Amino acid sequence: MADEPIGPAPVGSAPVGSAPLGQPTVRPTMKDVAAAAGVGLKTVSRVVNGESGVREATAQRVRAAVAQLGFRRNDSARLLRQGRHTSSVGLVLDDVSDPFSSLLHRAVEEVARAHGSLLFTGSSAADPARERELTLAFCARRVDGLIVVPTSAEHSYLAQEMAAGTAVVAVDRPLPGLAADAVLSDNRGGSRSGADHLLRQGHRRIGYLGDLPGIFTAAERLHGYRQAMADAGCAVQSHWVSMGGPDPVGVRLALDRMLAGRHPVTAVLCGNNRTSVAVLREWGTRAQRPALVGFDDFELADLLATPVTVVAQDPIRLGRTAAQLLFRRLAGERGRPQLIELPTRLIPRGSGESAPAPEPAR
Amino acid sequence: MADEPIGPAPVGSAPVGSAPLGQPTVRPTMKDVAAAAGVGLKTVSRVVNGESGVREATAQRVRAAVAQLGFRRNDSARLLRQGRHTSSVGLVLDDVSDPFSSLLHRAVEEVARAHGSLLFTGSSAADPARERELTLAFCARRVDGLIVVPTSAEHSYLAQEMAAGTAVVAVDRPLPGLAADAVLSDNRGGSRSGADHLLRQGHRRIGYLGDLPGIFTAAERLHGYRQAMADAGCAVQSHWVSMGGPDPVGVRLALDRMLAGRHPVTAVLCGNNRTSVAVLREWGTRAQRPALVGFDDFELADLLATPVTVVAQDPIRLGRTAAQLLFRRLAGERGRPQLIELPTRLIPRGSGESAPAPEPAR
DNA sequence: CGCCTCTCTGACAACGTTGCCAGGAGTTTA
DNA sequence: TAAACTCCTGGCAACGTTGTCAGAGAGGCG
Repeated sequence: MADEPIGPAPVGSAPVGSAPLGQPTVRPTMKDVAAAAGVGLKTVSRVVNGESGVREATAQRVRAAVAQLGFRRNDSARLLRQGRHTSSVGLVLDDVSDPFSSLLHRAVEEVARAHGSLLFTGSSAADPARERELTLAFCARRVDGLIVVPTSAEHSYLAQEMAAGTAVVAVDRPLPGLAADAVLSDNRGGSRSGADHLLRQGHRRIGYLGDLPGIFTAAERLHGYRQAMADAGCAVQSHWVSMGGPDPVGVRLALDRMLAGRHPVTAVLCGNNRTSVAVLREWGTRAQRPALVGFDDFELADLLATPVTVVAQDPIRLGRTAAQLLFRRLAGERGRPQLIELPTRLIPRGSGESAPAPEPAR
Repeated sequence: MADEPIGPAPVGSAPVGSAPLGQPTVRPTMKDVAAAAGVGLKTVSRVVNGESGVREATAQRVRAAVAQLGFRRNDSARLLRQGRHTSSVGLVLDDVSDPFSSLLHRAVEEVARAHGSLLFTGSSAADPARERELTLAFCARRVDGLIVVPTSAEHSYLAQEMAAGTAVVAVDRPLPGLAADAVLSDNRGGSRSGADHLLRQGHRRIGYLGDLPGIFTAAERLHGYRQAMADAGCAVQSHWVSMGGPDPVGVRLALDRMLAGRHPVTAVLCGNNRTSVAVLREWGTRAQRPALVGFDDFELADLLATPVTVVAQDPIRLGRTAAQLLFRRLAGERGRPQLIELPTRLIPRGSGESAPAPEPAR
């Protein structure tokens, strides 16, 4: 009782200079500001929030104290007190560093900003557990709404959040079984238009290199390819289709299979841009270079040795549309869940415009 | 009261049917859970937080009520109550959709995740006002720390936040005048090595296309270029240097100037990858194609018609290092602010390995 | 001078959670 | 049998803010 305690001085009434570097002094609260300005707590609140009904002289004193103490309103406390609205939304992406995701991210950010909302973003890394963890962390912070690029798993846990009043919009992939809005690309139609483009150049043996079939977009795009081939009367041989994702080794082996034998494919359609790039790298090592159309545009596709023909999605528009939809819901718009499908666009650049080589003489 | 409700059972005690879609029923609180489980509020808290000292049978009842009501702990309230630690950090980038930024973002995200922290991210769009707004929004949410890619403006407002205990780490650019850690690339050295590379190929008239000189990295890289040229005894003519940023029109005009006259440049060094790309696009429209070395790597640089030689930074490592530094500070590490400079790496790919064309006969 | 209105201000409760403490039931020890 | 101890449980205050309400003056009006 008589001895002075050893160790850091107590926070709060700490003697001056006790702030070594990093986490010293405690943040001043409105109470501190009130004391410094010689006014009541509520008056500080009023000034800080720009409410009317405070005499200018008083307000000045408060503002001076705010500036002097470096006061910043604690939004957690504010939001807790106010209840409902937290002016924040969450965004769950596959991977924030993926170009598709990051463009979508930026678009959502702009819309959120325009609505005065803070945006929380995270990467699920295509891992359902991680997606869930992120989503629930956002919900624990009481975001007003969520925009999710769903992984391939169950999403029943989202139902509870939705029931609790969190608006949810799915983007790029739907949330089957949940009454959530969804904004998707026209994956089937886009894939189909890519295949049609190759068919129009005279190709008949067209391979398809897609992503893992559990992924919604991969399945849809495969479907579009098959439809186009069927409508053109081209039977698809089983080794023409590979759904192994963009792994370079897998792509190499798949190309080996497609290009072997007496009826090698003369063109390939790629289900996503990473696969397109993997095929391009293979081009560098092979004599046989099938024509190529890729799904999903990518930067510099036009500056490559052979510029790449793509079926372009519009990630910015996807993100913007999803965010606008979310904010309309948050503004109170009721009604059945919407499904919005955005068009794709074929951009011919060269890699898909070559005719098939003539049949080799037997 | 007489009619049976249609649809899902009510959450909380809200009247059935008051939930059209979106923001209906209130979230249940621990109080609701306690009532449902027939226990005290504090017992719910204990169970939810996995504290010991609750009989298993009681805990089960609580867990059942939690599941049935869809309770999620309100982290805002929790953090408010607990004071200090919010287990969250903020990241302010130029633009989340920029490849450099988004890779850095992902790296920071991984470190934050490993430390159990939530990450808030936003784009300043290189606008000081917007950076400030974002930063203060993060501080209002009481992030434990901030990682900032600073814009070119004053940052005195950060001093107050730092004094209040928010740890700050600058990345990519320093925060002059603030006692904050910083993680930078070796911009001068990298730029210098790029220029040296061109000098070794025999180039003597080397142009420099940089970013706006107000940007720290742009100034540093220009300095590296000038040093290399000076050390090689090459006087830099004023029209060889253009600090207009990556705007395509500006790049075209700058190239016009550099390539005109009797002593056109035979090579250019680009201060960032967007400028490199702009130069590449110019290549497509010109007969004169100076050799090119770009600062900052970019995807597919190796697959272009002429693969591009670059001085590569490592955005992932920048982000990871900055985040690790931040979390060390949050863990209590004291000591003077550190300045960490990460090396760059020259990657020769072709565009910078051609010798200058012989002097044209007069 | 009394009454009313108007302006400005502050006290108080509450948001949902957790830390501290106390109390009751059951068991062991003196 | 009382005391001491353990185990489990709940009450209460407090985090920092805002909404509600009431009170203190000042000024106007009959």
